[in-house]
Amino acid sequence: MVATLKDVATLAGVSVKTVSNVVNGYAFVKPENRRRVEQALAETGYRPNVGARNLRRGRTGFIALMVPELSIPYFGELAGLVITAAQGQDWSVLIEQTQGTRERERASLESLGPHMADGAIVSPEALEAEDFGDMAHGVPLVMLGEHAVDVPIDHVAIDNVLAAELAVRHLTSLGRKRIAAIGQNPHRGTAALRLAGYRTALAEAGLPQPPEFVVPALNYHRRDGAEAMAYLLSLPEPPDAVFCFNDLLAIGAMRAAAERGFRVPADIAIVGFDNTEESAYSLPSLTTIAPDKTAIAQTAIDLIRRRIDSTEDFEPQDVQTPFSLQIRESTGN
Amino acid sequence: MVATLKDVATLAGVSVKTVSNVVNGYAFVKPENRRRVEQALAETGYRPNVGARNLRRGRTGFIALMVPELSIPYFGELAGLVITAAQGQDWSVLIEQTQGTRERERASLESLGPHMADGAIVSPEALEAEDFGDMAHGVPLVMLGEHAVDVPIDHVAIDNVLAAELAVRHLTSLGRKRIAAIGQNPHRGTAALRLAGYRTALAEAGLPQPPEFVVPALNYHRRDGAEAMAYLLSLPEPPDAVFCFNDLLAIGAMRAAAERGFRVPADIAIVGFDNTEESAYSLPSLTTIAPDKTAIAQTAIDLIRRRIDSTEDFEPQDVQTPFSLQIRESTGN
DNA sequence: CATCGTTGATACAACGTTGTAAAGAGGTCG
DNA sequence: CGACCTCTTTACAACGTTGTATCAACGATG
Repeated sequence: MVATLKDVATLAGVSVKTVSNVVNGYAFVKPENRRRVEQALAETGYRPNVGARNLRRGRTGFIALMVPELSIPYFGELAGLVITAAQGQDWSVLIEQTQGTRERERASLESLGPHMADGAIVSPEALEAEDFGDMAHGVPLVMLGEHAVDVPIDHVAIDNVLAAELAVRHLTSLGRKRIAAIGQNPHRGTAALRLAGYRTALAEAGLPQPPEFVVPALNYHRRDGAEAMAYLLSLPEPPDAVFCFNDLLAIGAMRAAAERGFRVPADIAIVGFDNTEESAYSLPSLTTIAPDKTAIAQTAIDLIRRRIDSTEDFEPQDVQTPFSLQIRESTGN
Repeated sequence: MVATLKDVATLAGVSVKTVSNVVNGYAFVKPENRRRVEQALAETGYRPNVGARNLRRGRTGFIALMVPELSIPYFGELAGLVITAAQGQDWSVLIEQTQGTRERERASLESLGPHMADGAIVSPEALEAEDFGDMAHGVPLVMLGEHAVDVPIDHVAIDNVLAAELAVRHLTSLGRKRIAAIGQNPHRGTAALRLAGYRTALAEAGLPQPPEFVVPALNYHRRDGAEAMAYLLSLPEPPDAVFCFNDLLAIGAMRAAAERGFRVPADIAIVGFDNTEESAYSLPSLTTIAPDKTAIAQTAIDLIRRRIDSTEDFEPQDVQTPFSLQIRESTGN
C-alpha cells in the first residue's frame, strides 16, 4: 500500500541501498541505474519514512515548544514564527500547553525525554530552579523570557528592564505624574524586571511611587487587567497613566476604564507590552513595547542547532534581542 | 547515556522482552522479576523511544493540523483545543501553516505522506476539488469549515447558512434597514454560505439588497475589514449595520467606523463571526456568532479515530456542531 | 604484468521496539 | 503416568532506514 525502499528496489531491479543512495544524492551511481531508480521512485510515489530514518540517524526531527496556551495571542504569534524558523532546519514543532501552572510545566519538561525532541524551547511561567534538575535529560533547552531563578540554560529575551524603562519614560515625557503598573506577580521572572524598570523610570523623573499603584495580576489575561484597572480607578486619587506588563492586561484595562467613563488617553494613558496584532486595532490603538518576535524565534532555533552541532558543551548563552516602543493612540498627545 | 530496554534488561538480569512486558503492563510476569525490572527502570530513568515504538507498531503517533496561520486568533484558539483533544488519544499534533495560499496548502497535503501522521485535520482556504486527488495517500482526513467543492471527505462545521441567518436576523429584529456584508470571496467555501444566509434573512425581512453592500475581502484580516468598511462609509447612503464574515473583519470595521466618526452601535451596528476572545473585550464588545470550538476539535479527533479503528471505510461523515449568537455591545439596544 | 585507485553495487548489521512462536516449569486431570 | 493445561520467559524476526565493510570491474600507473 505504501511504497518502501524495498518496493522501489524490486521495481528498479537494484538493491535497497542503491535506491537509498539515489534518494540521498550519493554521487557514484551509474546514470543508467539512477534513471531506472528515479523512474521507479516516481512510479511508486515513494516517500521516505521519516520515523525510520530518524531512528537510524539517532535524531527525532522534532523541536518541542512549551507555552502556556496557544489561545494567548502572543504565544500564538510566537508559535507561528517558531514553526517557520524550525522549517529552515528541517524540524517539525511539537507544541505543549501548560496553562502556566508549575505542575504542568514540570510534567512537560519531564515527559520531554530524549526521544521526543532534538531540543526544546520553553516559555515557563511558574517553574522554579530546582525543577530543572535533570529533567531535560540532556536535551538542549532554550528558555524564552527572563528567568528570575538562576539556571545554567540558554536564554533568549529582550532586556525587560530597559524596555519597561522606555515605556514608562514615554509616559513621564508626556507629563503624566501619577503612573501605575499592572502585572506584579512574585512567580513571574519578567514581572520583577519590568517592575524594576518602572521604578527606575519613575525615580528618574522624581515621581512618587505609592504602593497601591503597583497592582498584582495572576494570569495576565484580559480579565485580570480589567479587574486591576477597576481597582485603580476606585482609588481616591486614581492614576493618570498605567503601564501594563502585557497587551492583554492593557486591553482589559482599557475596557474597565471605558466602562467607568474614563477617556483613554485624555484621562488616563495606557502602555502595553508585546505588540500583539490586536493592539494595532483596539480602540484606542495601544502604545506598546514591540519585541522582535521573529528574532526571538530564529535565535532560539539557532541556539539549539549550535548546541547539537558542537560536541563539547559551552557556556550557557544569554542572548538579548531587539525591541522598540510602538507609539499609538492610547498615549496620544 | 540514554537508557534503552536492553540496558534495563541487563541491569535487571532478564530478557529485553520481559522488560518490554513490564513496561506495557503484560499480566504474566513473576512478582519477583517485576519488582527487579521496576527497580531497574527507576534506576536508569528509562523512557520509551516513541519513534522506535511507533515504527514497530506501524503508527506515527501524530496528527497533522493544517491552518492558515497560528497568529490568527481563531486558529490559535482552535489549535490549542485540537492539541488538548488529541492528547486524549495519545496523539501529538504537528502544525502546518499555509498562509491560506493554494500553493502551500497543496504542498502541505502532499508532504503529509503516510508516515508523517496517522491523520490530518485541514482547514483549507483555497484548495480546489482536484487538489484532493490522491494527495492524502490514504491518510484519514477531516476538513474543517464548509467545502464549496464536492469532495468525499469527513467534514466538521457549524451550519454556516443558519448561523449567518441568525446573525442578520438579529440585526433586522433591531430595526436596522440598510444591512451590508463584508467578506465576500469566491475562493472561500464559507463565504458563499454566509452570504446565502445573509440574503435569506434580508429577503425574509423584505429589505433591499443593493449590490454595493456586499463587499469582498481577500484575507479576512483586520486590515481587510477596515478597508471594506471605509468603502461602505464612503457610499452616498452608507449602511446602518454590517455583518462581517469573521471577527477580525469586524474589529477592523469598527476601527474604520470610529476613525470616520461613526458611532457603534448608534450609527452602525456590527456583527462578527467566530467569537474569538478578543471580541469580548473590544470597545465596543462585539456581537458575534459563537461556534463551539471545543466540539469542533473533539469531533475532528473522534472522526479520525473512527476511520483508523474501523477496517472497511464508510461513507464520508458530515457533522454539524452547535453554535449560538453572542449578543454584545456592538449591536446594543 | 602486477599493483593500485576509482567507480559502482551489494550484503549485513544496527537504531529501539514489539509480535510471534517456541520452549521450559509446574500443576491438574483422566 | 502420560496428556494437557497454565504460567513465565526467551530468541528471533521485523518495522524502514542508513553506515560500514566488502567485493567486483575497470583503467591507469610503474
